[in-house]
Amino acid sequence: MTKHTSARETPGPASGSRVRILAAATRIAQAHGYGGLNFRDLAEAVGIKAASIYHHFDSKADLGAAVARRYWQGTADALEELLARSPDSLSSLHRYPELFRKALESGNRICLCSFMAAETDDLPEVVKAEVKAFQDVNIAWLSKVLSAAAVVDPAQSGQRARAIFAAIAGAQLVARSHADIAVYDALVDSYRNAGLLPA
Amino acid sequence: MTKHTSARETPGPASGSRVRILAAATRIAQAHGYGGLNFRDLAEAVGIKAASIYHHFDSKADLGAAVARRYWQGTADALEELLARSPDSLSSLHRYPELFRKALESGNRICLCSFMAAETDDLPEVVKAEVKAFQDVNIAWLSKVLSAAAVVDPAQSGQRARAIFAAIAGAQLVARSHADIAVYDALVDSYRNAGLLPA
DNA sequence: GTCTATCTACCTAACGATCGTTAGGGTCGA
DNA sequence: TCGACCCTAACGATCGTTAGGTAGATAGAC
Repeated sequence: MTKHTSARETPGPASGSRVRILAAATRIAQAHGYGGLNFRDLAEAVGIKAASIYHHFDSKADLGAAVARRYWQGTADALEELLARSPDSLSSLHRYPELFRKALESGNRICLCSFMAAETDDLPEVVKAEVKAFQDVNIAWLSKVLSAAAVVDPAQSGQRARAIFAAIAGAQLVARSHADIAVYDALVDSYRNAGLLPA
Repeated sequence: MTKHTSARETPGPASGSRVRILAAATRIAQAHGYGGLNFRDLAEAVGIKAASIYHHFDSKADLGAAVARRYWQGTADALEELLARSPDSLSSLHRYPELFRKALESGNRICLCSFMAAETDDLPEVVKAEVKAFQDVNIAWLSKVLSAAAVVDPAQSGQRARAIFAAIAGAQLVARSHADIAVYDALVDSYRNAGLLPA
């Protein structure tokens, strides 16, 4: 059994086209942001024409929200799987940075929602809500795992979770600007040496 | 004596208009990025017409580079001043997060170069160079201060400097998406509690 | 079995808005 | 008179979006 498909919440056909559009849009938005995502380039990446996207999504805002929703749902699944596959909480926490490393591995991209967080002012409300959901998923997971691993006092696990999330996002950003994944690894190491992440 | 004006490196008139354009462009780019910065909105903010900007800058790339250059020079000046005004290295390090807090105070903006770092793929080469200079300025200052304050082993001060810089950038990003400056303060506190920043 | 109606998934073509940019002209102080 | 400074007007490109049409699969009626 591989990753289960999350229930769709938006109307529309369940064809593979929709998923292919979402996947391509995700990759583009991870490199160019919501503002840098345009229908013509996206359509070309999928192998269709720009107007055809409207058969699957009502508008760019609708597409953006669907992309961000699929993104945090995929992350939620990956976090669950990480927890299930790890021998204990501490080792799953240790592997948390790997999830964000993947974006950098894939063409020096960053987390979709980090980019979108920067674009907050220009984001439709529906998209902003999904970006927030992504943060909530990450912080809730980190908070739970930090408590379980007894890394910090349970009363402070929420704050520490936020700090780890923010620091990882920043590391990704800096590493991207250097186009060097080694910078990311070094930053994660530094976080461990400094005590932000358990060694 | 207030802040000295850094020597300009680009040709053009030395009028106040140029500075006013740069200041307005900085504010816009801190909220909407390089891609979200456009000549018509910028001109309106300054009180002139879009075409008039070309009397001061050759192109958008030239403008963007000038904006980023002015930004890191201003930061370099502020860091120098911070060091001069502080009783010791440790207290100037303690006040470092205040510099990045200012952007959030000013209309929930973020560091210009954090936004631009996300936009790396769509940035002209001249702009990218100035963004890198901003990082270098910050990391060099932090590294120097960390060594002087004996917070970390001098051999590791560069790495720790990078980690602090990245973490602060991430905190700013997360705080902005919440449109809540208290989130930033809480994150900085967490960094101190965790040991990333000296308590 | 075949005709017909419907639906999915895509297309071409174009709309109005907005983008960076340019040409060319006016105004005013040195 | 000349250059600094700003203007109007427009260029071609690109943006999200819409109208309207076509090929193929499907399903129900006869």
